[in-house]
Amino acid sequence: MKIDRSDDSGTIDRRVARTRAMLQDALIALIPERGYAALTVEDICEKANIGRSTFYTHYAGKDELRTATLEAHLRSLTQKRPSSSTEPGKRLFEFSLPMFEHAHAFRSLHHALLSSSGDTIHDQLRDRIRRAVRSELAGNMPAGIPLEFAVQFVSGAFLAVLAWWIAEGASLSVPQIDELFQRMAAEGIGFPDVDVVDAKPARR
Amino acid sequence: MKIDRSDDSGTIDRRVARTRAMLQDALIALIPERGYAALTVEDICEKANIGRSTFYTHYAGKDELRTATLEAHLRSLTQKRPSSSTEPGKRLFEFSLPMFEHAHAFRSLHHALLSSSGDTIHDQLRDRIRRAVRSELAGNMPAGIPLEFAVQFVSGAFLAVLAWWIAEGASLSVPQIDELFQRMAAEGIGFPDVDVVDAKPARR
DNA sequence: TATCATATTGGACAGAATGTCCAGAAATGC
DNA sequence: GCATTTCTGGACATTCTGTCCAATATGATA
Repeated sequence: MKIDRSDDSGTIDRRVARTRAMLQDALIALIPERGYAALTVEDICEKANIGRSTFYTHYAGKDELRTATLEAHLRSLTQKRPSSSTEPGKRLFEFSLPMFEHAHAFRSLHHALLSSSGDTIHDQLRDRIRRAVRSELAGNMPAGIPLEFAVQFVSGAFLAVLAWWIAEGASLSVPQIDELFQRMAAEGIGFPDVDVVDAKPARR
Repeated sequence: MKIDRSDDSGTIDRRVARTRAMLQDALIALIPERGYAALTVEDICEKANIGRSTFYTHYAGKDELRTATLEAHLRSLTQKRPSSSTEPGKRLFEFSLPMFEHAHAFRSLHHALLSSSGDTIHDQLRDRIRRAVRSELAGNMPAGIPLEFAVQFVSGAFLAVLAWWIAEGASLSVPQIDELFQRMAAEGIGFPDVDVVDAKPARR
């Protein structure tokens, strides 16, 4: 899979293209080794064989390089959407399969990008939520759904909902938001007009 | 609601308690203003009226203070679990309501803790996922579920699942993980033995 | 209250990393 | 080939970190 690195329309000089590619590749190579946070601009430049002063003529800092690099990778996802083999109507979401595929293809990169270093605020919260979910789910899972999968699914959904609810000023009341969450976790989206494969009858 | 700040059993000296409380309060006060990442140890000490050298006799660094502060707040959640008013059997998860309540009570803190600064790797990914989910969900939502709620729920679940799947070495194949995700998003957990209020018949 | 133990303080210090600047060297586009 | 642009490496000021110390202040205890 080719990565489209065209940042602006007028980036033609081979030297710029080469420099940016070297830096982005160096970043990608370095992240799995030592984690993003631990990297310094000098580390990246050394790996890329680029002068440190050159770095700053292209990116304002480490974060901007990361943004550009990630953007270049994700661009390929957004572009190719031929909605290939799956017949419409059978699937709820179209985005997930290409995303899973991309993540699998660039496994080590995604691993490095997504792996929580464990020392974030989110990580700390996430851990607690996960424990709570796991203890409630353990023991009685529907057949065919791995426990840990469900734990991740539910805790991820919960945290996202919680963050959104708080950020939006908590316009919904506590019982309201809780009921919504409970309902969605139990029933899912459940589009009226979508035939969900044939998993429904399996639920006895 | 009182916050339990007892870190170890033998922390009795009022000076220690006072210093740590000042530092934790300063952190909490500062995070909403400028965001956690932008804070320096000196900022926190200045706000708390604590000497910077004193800081290091209590915490190894900014992150340790954050961990302790968050831990102190979350402790109150784990402790009180009288599983109060709700009859058992009607709800899937017991953890969510207390958590929503705590988040609402400490709204500004949670807002500061959860609000993504927007400059994280996760944030960048999250944004893209959200857009994809939103565009697929918009227009045909079941009655009673706000679109944005569903967007947050699904995208949060997806990202958590994706991160877990990659971190675990992708033992499930791409079609397997995708089918699991699709099924869970569509149907939810759907415990066989749980009476989900009365929302099911509402799905025509 | 007197005394001891412990905590806090401010300042100094070295080290790491950032971001800026410049003049010379090298490569590119035309 | 020549003008233009980019790369380079070194120097520089700045910020933040983490450690150390002697002087001082405060809580614990009898």
